[in-house]
Amino acid sequence: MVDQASPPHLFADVLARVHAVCGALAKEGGWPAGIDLSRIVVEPPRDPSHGDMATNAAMVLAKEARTKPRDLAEAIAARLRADELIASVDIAGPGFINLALKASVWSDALRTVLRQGDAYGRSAVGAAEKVNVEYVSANPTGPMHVGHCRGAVFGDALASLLSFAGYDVTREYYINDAGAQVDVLARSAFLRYREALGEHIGEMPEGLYPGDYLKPVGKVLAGTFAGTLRDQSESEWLPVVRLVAVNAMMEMIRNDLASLKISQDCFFSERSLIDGDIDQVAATIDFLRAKGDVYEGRLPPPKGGPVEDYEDREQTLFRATAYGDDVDRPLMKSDGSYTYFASDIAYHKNKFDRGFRNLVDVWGADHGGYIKRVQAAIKAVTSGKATLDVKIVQLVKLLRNGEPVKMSKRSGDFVTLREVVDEVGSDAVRFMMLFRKNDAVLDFDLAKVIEQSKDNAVFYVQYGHARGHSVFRNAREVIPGLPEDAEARAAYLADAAVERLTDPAELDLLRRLALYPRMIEAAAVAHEPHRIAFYLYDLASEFHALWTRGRDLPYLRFIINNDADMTKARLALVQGVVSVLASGLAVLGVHAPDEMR
RNA sequence: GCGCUCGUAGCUCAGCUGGAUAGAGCAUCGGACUUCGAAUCCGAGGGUCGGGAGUUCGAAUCUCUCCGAGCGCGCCA
Repeated sequence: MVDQASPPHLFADVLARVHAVCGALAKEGGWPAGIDLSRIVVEPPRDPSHGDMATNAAMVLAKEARTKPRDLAEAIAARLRADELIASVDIAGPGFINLALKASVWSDALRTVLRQGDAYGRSAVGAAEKVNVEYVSANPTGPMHVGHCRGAVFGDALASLLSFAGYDVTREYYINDAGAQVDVLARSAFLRYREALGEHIGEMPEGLYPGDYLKPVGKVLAGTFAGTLRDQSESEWLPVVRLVAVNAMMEMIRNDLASLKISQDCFFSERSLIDGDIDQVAATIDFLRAKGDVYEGRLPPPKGGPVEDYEDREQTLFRATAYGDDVDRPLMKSDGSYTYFASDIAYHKNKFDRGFRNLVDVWGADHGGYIKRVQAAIKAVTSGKATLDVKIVQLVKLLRNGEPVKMSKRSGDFVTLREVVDEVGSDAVRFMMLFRKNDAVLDFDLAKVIEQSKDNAVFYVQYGHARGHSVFRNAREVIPGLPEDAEARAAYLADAAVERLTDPAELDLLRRLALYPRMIEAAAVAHEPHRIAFYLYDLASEFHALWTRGRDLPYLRFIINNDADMTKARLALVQGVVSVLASGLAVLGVHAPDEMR
């Protein structure tokens, strides 16, 4: 993993060769200078009968080179035929160039998997650039509920993916500890404090947080302050109680996250923006005002129906419309405090000032309408030097055997994240949250995800990994020296006669393994960790298929009793599958078990 | 009314950022256990990619326009 931080992969290699050929042709053929090669792709053809790889080079370049695609394809093909990796070249359709690679390429690809071990699939596309991924950021007013699961898992997996792809990633949590809601929290905790001192408080008043989880906070307050807070005015005790309560809530949230194997690097307090040496929100507003992006003005009334206490007044506005938003946005509330948006601008500016140019925020679906204004603000505040990609995670519909799980609206009675994790386990939650595009709604069936059957994708993939290990266990009869340790085993198998793997099902698997680094890069660039989950599902599927073929065709079994060399070659393939499954599952944060028991 | 997201097989969803005859799983039907774990696999049927127009060698993918669903629309975060 040390000296192989950026192993080139097969597709990148072939693409480089195609680029070289086109570059040479450009020079000789007198194509326009600076012709754009970036649109050339090398990809696996949809139909395997078209060969191992296909490139669109001729079609993409034909216009600029002032040639017919087919003629250009001929010229490119002629040169590619001389390439050491390429067995044959065909031209098809409007100008596709189909490449069949030499068999040795696939054997080498498998050896690469085995030699690189954990590093296989790692990429340098990130070029060690700093990326800030902000996710969860749930209000510190109570335990996390199921609704938070998806964003949490998505953000965490995306961060791991980016890290695996060579970015320098910071996982961040924005603590909303400055708004009105944490004051409500503090008042609720204060009641629990009085209760802990022996007062009878009765039902929690409407508008406060009724959950039992604040009782321990009340006890802590009573233990620390005895009766002293009770005699103070609210303006005195509130900041004290708030701090204790928020810290207690964050402790709870951290524990909830830990149950999903999530830990973040940076917990950033909203309050610290205004409580520090300088008021960063004020500074940011001044900064924008100096640029002419902040002014005093009036807004038209909201369109979504009558707003209760709407009053037409002059207010401090950010000129969001100058940066692509629909209306200008207020920065100050009528009571003189900052709007959430104002803090948020300062917060994102703070990220920029900490050196981040690539920002990713993971938000829930209900925040979709907020994207434009934040992007506008970031444009203004960083002069367009930073980019923010907002990933919206859609709702999760919680089901049990197809029936919706009832969630009472009465607060304090929701389904917590912890309950779900305790019931089905972290692996099931994580995998299923990622087995879908982030912007599509997701059904999560508590009964189905712990089923041990192929209907359950988590199980299916994990079973693939376990099945590979089962093969290793049995193989020791034929190959007694097969090491137990994964790394040692991979090294041991790396010199197997893998060119003996020639069955179509085996070659499919080799091709799939060779695709892994390319998939990782594409998923990282697109910020789409779900691609890994689907890839792993496909890989497991092909592995299960090959396994079963050995039942009808004994010569295809992994373990051949009288042929240690072939057994070793097959085990090398199994090892390749097992390593890649383990690698992909690790990026997703899902355990790769050696057996399923 | 405006904005964002989505619409792909009966159901749940992929579709590698514009590529070739649009793919899986479930369900339905038909097959395979004397096995390295059948906790699995093989096969069949099933599609106007919501409708229409445009962009070009080429569109599920990009643009426009309708239809439908979800979310949001000063001083909540």
